[in-house]
Amino acid sequence: MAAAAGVSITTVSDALNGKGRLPEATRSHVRSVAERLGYRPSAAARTLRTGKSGLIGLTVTTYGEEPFTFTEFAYFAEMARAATSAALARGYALVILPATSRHSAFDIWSNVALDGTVVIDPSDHDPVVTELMRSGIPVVSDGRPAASLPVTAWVDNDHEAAVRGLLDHLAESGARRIGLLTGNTTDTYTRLSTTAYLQWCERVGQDPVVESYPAHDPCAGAVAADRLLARPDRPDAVYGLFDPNGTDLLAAARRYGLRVPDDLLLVCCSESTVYATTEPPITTLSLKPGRIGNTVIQLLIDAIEGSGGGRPVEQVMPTDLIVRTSSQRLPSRTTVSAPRSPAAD
Amino acid sequence: MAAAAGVSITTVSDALNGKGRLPEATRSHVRSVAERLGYRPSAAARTLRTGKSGLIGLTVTTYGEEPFTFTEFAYFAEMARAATSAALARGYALVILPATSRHSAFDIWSNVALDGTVVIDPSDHDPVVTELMRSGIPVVSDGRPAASLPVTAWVDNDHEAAVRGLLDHLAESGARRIGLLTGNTTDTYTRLSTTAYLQWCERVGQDPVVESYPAHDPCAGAVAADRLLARPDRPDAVYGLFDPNGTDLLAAARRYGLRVPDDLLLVCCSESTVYATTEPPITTLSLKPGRIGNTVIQLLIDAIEGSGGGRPVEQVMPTDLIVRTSSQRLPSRTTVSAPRSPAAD
DNA sequence: TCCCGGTGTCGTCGACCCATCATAGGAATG
DNA sequence: CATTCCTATGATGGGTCGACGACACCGGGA
Repeated sequence: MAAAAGVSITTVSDALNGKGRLPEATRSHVRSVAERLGYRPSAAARTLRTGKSGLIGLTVTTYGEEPFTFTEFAYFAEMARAATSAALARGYALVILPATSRHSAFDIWSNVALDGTVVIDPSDHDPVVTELMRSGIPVVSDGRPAASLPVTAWVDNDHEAAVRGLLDHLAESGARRIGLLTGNTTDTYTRLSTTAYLQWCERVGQDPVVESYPAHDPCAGAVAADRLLARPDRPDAVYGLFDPNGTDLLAAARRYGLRVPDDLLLVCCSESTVYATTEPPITTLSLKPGRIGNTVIQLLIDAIEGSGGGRPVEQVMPTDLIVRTSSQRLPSRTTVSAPRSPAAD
Repeated sequence: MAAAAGVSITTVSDALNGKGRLPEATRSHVRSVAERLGYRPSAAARTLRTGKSGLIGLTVTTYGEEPFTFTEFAYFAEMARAATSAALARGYALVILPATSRHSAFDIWSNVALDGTVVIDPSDHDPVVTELMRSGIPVVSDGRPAASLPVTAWVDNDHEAAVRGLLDHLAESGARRIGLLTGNTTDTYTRLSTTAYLQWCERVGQDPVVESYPAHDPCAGAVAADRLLARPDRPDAVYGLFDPNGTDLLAAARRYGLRVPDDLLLVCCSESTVYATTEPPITTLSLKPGRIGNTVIQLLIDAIEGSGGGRPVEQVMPTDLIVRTSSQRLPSRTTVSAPRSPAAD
């Protein structure tokens, strides 16, 4: 390449990277020769020399057997999409990597040169995260990490505020006894949300009505929904913490002959758009994964490039309650929901 | 590192990689020192020297503004998940890269050292693909590429057979006039499916009833569905080529007071699970994206490692018709729906 | 018994991968 | 001769690979 253009290797490098002080003539000449030859500088060599690969790892904690769940849940999917997009805008690409597992996926981690890593819902003592931080590779977490887990920065929703707001909304719609469908896992999201619920109950003087189940068991949710509505102290409103809870609760309500929203108000936390078209449409709490994904990437790249000195390392983002029919008992002819609902009673 | 263990750099390399001929004592000694120091060989240096990065590019052709759609459609999402998983199993990781766009995303492509690339639904003259192939980097395509687009290998469904089978199924269920909701784009999937439909019509002597619309316009689908059912020669069965067609057609049928499946049989091509719980459940044609994703990766890695000499470069995979209520008019209490393959593929 | 080539095992050397960066060098100019 | 301005030189990053050197042990011939 250098020979073809009749200049030195350095000149080629400088010309292509816009560095050094070269006359425009040389620069464009080198560029045209490179173009003609289809020459591309070796990414590997550049990475070796500069120490920057332009690659960011992305990993999602998984529960089941499959090593990857980043497409299975709408939250992860949208978060990953936004993150990929934001990274691209700043010249980085995302590498999908497996969360730690017993199969020791370490090798694959050390086989790729990363400038930084995004971790979604890290487990409390993720060895990969520890290892990366020890190596000086910044890690930004989506979801508040355990205190024992060192990360460069993290982003999370204000789950407490979200739950409080949503419970207030239900109460305003006339709910007297609000139930909670939650997980029996100890992850931060579940813990914070449940605590916020209990505190809210205490404040307004309501006895908590809680059913919990192993959140990663797809069938257990339906059973727990059923249990909740079968209780003697049956709630007249329910908040489901997980994505499938909406349909599960709707099905359970149908089984018990409860009309939504007349007999039962419903809200669930979900990013899925199907709840806009269920019968009736269900009010959802959106965690705004897109915004989170974008923020996580900005924080991470700032850390990588050392350009975000002043930015906070802990960022709490607001959520968004999308109010639909299922949580509005009052006249509510002001329904701003789907204009085309076939008005089936 | 080499100094700490009291051996040469080469010995460290050999010990850690299990190469060379070293006594077990030396090997384990080096390993323990490396462990203690937390030493990891530089991925960049290894890549530079060996020419292998262990990285595979993944890109999805996009239509809209957003540079990434790999999570938006169930097909892409599942395909990507399976591919990631399969790659991991063989020691590779996937890098998400943008499809070519006017914003010239070339730079990001040449900034990462790839061993190979998976392209989902490549456009007819994708310059990135051409460039990669010219550089000797294997490219495997999901979806039959245009003849002008050179790829190492491709995998696709047998769309013609799928359409024939599904039309036969509808006819067996009593359909007299089957309509088609299709796209007016020229991509291979649409073209093959539409042609197969027309040929089938000719064979059985039915006049084609076709409505087409720009498939990437989310609203146009509903309108086209409406148009189809408003025609004077209204079909008594419809096949929708795209994922949202099922709900669109269902909604349209409701507006016209058509009962499904009594007045209208419905099938659509989709990977979405929501069609199992619609009212009524809708028969879907699954393209088995998981199986495709896995196959694509196997072919690609075989090409990279030069180990798949005998394997065909063009692989056509069967589809799966998941029969549900919407396409069974007769007594049909004998629901013979697909025996629920545990998605092992 | 002594010396020497033969055989084999371990471990090290040096080249190499290919850009990038700091600095030295050379030409043109004042 | 000093100053600019441009370009070449050489070191550098950190492994990997082919080839060679060091060393121990063996048996055979002198």
